[in-house]
Amino acid sequence: MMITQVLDTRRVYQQIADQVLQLIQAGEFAVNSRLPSERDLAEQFQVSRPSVREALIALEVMGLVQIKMGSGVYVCKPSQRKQPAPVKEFAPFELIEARALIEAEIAAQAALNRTDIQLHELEQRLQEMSSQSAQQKNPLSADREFHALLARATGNQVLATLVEQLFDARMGVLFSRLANYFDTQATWEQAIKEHRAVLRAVKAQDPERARAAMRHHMERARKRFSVSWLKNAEPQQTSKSSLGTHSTRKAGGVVKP
Amino acid sequence: MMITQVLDTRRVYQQIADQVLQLIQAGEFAVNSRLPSERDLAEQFQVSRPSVREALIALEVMGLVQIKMGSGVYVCKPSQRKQPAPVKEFAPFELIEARALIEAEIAAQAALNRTDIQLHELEQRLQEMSSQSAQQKNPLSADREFHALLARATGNQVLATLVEQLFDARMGVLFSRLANYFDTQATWEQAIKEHRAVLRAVKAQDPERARAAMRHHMERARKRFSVSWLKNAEPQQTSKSSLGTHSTRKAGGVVKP
DNA sequence: CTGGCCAAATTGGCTTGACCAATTTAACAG
DNA sequence: CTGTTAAATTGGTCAAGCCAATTTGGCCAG
Repeated sequence: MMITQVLDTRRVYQQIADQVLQLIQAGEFAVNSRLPSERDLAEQFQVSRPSVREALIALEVMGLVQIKMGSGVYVCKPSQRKQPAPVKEFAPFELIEARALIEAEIAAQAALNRTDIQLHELEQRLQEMSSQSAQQKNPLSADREFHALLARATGNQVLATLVEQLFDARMGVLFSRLANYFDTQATWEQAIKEHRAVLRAVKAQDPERARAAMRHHMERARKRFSVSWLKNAEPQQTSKSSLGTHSTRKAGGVVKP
Repeated sequence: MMITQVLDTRRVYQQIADQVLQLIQAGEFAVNSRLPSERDLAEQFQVSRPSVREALIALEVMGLVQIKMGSGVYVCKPSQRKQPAPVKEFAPFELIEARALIEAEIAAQAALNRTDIQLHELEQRLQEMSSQSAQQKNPLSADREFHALLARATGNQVLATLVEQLFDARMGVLFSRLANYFDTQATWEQAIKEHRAVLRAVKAQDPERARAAMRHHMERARKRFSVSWLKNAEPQQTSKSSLGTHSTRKAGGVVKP
């Protein structure tokens, strides 16, 4: 290493990653720009290419850069920096309950702060969900967008990020099998109705009603999930509390072909 | 690769990381256990050691494993799995406002769900903050623990994680200069008083009061931050709205020696 | 037999050099 | 000027080796 010449016992890849990170944050490497090739970086930092690669992979895992094979390494837009690695395993019910608590407040705030444009975007997403459902397609993506847009309508980017993060959060091995817990058209139609109720309240700029509608939506979502849970797994105590459902982790192999 | 024999265009390190991840989640690699040496893994997966290293570094960045030089690679306890790299830069005011929104609800839930033991732990943290403040030490760590414990008292691990994450979130280059915005003993004493009010409400199991107390605390925190903001940076419009303060990003170099 | 010390084996950290595959660029023919 | 093709660039992977930190095990002294 050259810059941090002495007194840095950290591993090389961390030092490199840090320096590149700083260069990015300092604007030396603009967003969407391609940073120097691995070989160049290796020479600049006076380290081997594998070390540079390790650093770049670390940055990629952090979501700061995107590596395109044969092309180069590109700096990601801060907005599209994916939440780094969905490592943490959350219990499905806790996840839904956390979303209920947070998104209810978000709905209320969004009702107060939304712009007409944002309202229109929300309506579009709902439309999209509806048409996709009609075509037997899974509207999950539009659903995600709806919630994300709503959070964005609060005007607070942090909340928007959190909502996306919670939506994307893997719920552990368990959930992977239940990925289509929503899959029937009927349940989706129901979910869309609930969304519409939220949207009406947001449109009317009625925070109380928006909060209630979102709470209701989440509560229903929890129940829908609960049903498919029981359908897919062996019999199990139904969680009743509205919070603190510590959920049965380590439910064992819920493999059922 | 052996397991995923065909049709996997992803890079090797990702495949390896995935498989190791699954083995961890499946319990094949117990927590705190040492997983096979890089050389062994390389042979098992029929890949080169650098590839294994890249995978392990990815897992390390994700906070799943801890690599100890000369010793081995160890699986982290889920609880101590660090939130993967707080890369995202948030605007300070948005961060506080998001916390206000979320933690107010958490306080309310905690008031309902707390156990006596948790109450006791909360009191201990407050005590700790108080004594540290008296010794002119920065009680920031105890402060963090208080909020984390409160979130944990809801019984929902997801909320606990979110609170910690928000507390630890970097607020961008800006915040680094204001890191001690709380530093004076006087402001800390005030903050501790606010905490005490929250704790009283939680002790009384009064959700409404707990919510109000937390909201009040956050509002005050925002103001304290605002003050030090104005002190440290050039004059700037004070944000007044209770949400949607889009904050002045890219405030330029706030460098003032 | 116990305890501590030292050397060998183990394990991660890093380098060099090379080759392959995807992509981009530039030259070239039409 | 355009479309094709070949060369240069860039990331992806592998191989073998050496160093440094750690652990292990055996040896010697008490």
